[in-house]
Amino acid sequence: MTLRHAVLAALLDEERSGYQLAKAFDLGVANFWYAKPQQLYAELARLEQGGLISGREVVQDGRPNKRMFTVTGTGLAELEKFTAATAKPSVLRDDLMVKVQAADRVDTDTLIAQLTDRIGFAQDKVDLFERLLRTMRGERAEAEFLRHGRPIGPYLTCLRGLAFERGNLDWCERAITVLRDRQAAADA
Amino acid sequence: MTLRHAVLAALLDEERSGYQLAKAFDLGVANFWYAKPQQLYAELARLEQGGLISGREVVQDGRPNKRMFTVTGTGLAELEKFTAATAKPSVLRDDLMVKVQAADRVDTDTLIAQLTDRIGFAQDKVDLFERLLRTMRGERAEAEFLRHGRPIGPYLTCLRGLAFERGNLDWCERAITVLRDRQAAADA
DNA sequence: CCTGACTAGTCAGTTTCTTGAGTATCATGG
DNA sequence: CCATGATACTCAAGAAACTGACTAGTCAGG
Repeated sequence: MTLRHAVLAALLDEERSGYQLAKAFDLGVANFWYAKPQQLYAELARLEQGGLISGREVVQDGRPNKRMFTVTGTGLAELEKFTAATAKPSVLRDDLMVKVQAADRVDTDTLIAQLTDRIGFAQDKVDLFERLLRTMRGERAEAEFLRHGRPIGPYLTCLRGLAFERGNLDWCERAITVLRDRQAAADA
Repeated sequence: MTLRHAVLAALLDEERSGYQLAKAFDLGVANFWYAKPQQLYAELARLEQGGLISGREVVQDGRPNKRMFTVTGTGLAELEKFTAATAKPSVLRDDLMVKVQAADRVDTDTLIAQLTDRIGFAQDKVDLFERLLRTMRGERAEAEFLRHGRPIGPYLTCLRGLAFERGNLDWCERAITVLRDRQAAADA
């Protein structure tokens, strides 16, 4: 039941529509949680029913109407409760790790191709997160922003996302080097 | 359907029982995938039915009998196919990230307490992974092992696990520092 | 002697997540 | 002028994961 709280957290800063949330929780962007649009719309419906968020219809011309949501007092209380509860620590769960785990018995070139793909993806995310951080802190230096800037929550989670993708990048590069070296040694 | 392949990958090096796998895929240990025992036993049954692994009964005295599993040729072929298929990139999905995302509106001390808990957990995993790596490479220096040691797959995934937990550790420490500084600034 | 932990699993039920398709309108590019 | 692609969602079905309880024997500690 964390999607619930992830949605609440995402709506804290400002009113957002389901569609906007769907963009923010997208695979290519997600910096603190990931979910499909269908999940989000379902969750928004449940949250509204429970009174944790409230929605208002915005009539637009030139495009479909939308519903904008804000967190209610009850919703904020729920988030506070969630924050106080002990979190189960997250673990890595990554297809690529499974493939590398099998490195000894699986075709090396195939594996290197996968690692190379991942480098591309990780690099894109690194770039994205760096842009995002710059946008958030604006003119200020990072130390300045960290001390007084707002909102600080999204900035901190974005920092984690950045470090994570850099970690992926470094690891993929290292793994490729190792696999190539071994391949060369085996061929010799 | 990656649990399937994670199990195959875990059985590659040596024959293992469901119970051993359950230990290996445990929250406190998992270095490349996480799953509950019930999931594993169910998956093992399916894999055996499909002929991807084969099990043999081992009669023990003093403790319950167990079934040891090994990957068949069909199983290895399936892993090979999986390796060649494009993997969906993993994203972070962590309760703690959600809590930090809400940092601006949620009690700071509560949040710091959560971050501190996580530091403890992450430190334990860092220690565990470092021990594991030492065990795997034995007497050899790391560069030596990376070039010729076997199995290399588990070593590489363990390296990723280690870097990930170090990342958690650093981020939690940084977040705590930032939150405390801001708290001090706000009180002044 | 009893409790709790370890080995080695199984069963049932629910929640959560993913897949895939569908609706409808408007703006943009070739 | 026609095809994308963006905006803004909805519905249904299936796969994967999680929760919680239960069996049953062994061994060590208090």
